[in-house]
Amino acid sequence: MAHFFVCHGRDEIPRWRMAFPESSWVGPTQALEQVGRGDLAWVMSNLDGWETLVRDLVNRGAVLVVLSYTPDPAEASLALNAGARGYAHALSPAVLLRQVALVTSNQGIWVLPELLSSVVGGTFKALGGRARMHGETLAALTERERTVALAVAEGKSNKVVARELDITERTVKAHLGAIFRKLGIRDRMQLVLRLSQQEVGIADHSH
Amino acid sequence: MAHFFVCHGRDEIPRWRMAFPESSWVGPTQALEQVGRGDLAWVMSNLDGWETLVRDLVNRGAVLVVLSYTPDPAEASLALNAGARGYAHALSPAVLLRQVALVTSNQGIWVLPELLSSVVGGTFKALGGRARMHGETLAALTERERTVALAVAEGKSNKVVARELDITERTVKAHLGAIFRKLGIRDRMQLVLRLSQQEVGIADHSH
DNA sequence: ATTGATATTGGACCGATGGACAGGGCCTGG
DNA sequence: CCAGGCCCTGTCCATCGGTCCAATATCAAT
Repeated sequence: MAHFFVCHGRDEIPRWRMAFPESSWVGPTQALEQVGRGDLAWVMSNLDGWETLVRDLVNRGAVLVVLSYTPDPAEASLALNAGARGYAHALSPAVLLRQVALVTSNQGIWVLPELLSSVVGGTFKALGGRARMHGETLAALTERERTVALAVAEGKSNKVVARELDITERTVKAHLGAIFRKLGIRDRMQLVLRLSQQEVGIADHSH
Repeated sequence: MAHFFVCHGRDEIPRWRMAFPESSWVGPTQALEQVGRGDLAWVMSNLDGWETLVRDLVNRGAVLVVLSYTPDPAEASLALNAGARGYAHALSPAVLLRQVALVTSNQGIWVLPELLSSVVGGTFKALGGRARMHGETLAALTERERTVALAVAEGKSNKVVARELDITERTVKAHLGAIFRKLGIRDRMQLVLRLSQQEVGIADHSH
């Protein structure tokens, strides 16, 4: 995973290099050529068309962080809506930049703490607090059954699960039987789909 | 920095302990007594009044992550608005939980990739969106194999797929064999996991 | 003490699954 | 023309998965 700082030539900031000695420094055009899947790109918000650039790089699978000399909530929203995973001050200390890299490269979102409330709060009223159901997908299962269900849902075979839990394969089947019955499903496939939150055509089942 | 899992007594999930062996297990009332500044608290969304609990704990300086059996965007909104820094599936694998802990304890926000788009804005689907993921793994397959793979990944049996595509069950098996070989997986379970989620240890395989 | 839920195991049965081996036709690039 | 990819089909077979028939032991509640 390579690091790219995308900015005007004049804007190279020493502490960036301090934070990531291995990183590359490129302009917008080189960025489009060099940045690829899994790379981490830091894009300055003083570039013309930085939003488009961010979208493009995000679309090709890069992790994007937008850096700004003048952070503000509106710009943060633009950055996040463009697909960026982070928004920070361009002059953040090296240690903070590393923290941002850590967070964003682990599926996290990082925005300046001061801006957090406005960014997060703003996007929420659009959703509207609707009813969320307390589906008892797994809640209806016993402890043991949950354990088995989870193991199976990771793709493990009955035999493997049996070894792991130090029980007989036969017992695993018994638990699975109970699981299927309680959840109203037929096989482990449905279980996986259920646990990965896909809506599965629920079987009618008449027993 | 201590770890606390706040849930019903019945809901203790083995992989939580697997992820954080040192963590404590408490009910809502004990949580209010024991959780303090800098602690990381995981709160189940099936608790009565979890939102209030989250607000209280956040106010005293704790880092909060909400876990749900049935994640959905609306609930994610509630969680983040209550001050939580993370929102994940209660049955997330241990490695993912550690990732969430890493991100949230570093000022980051962590939300289920699938929900990211609805939480943050419009364009986040470019990242964790299902379409992209699919395109990635399915790119190596032929048209027909893709069709079969998707059908199987919906939980359909070979027989059903055969009927739908108007081919022999044998042919479905043949396609599946090619799919498994190309993707380096062993069975349909791995296929479902590959197509429906991200993590999951995939077998290496050398072809 | 009886009942109920939970966890465990046994055997047997049979359909579903996946691999091995072996073909058929079709089409495209060399 | 031929090699190679794609799509289709066949048989054989070992294994896996799910369900039916059980049974035993623990533990909590009635």
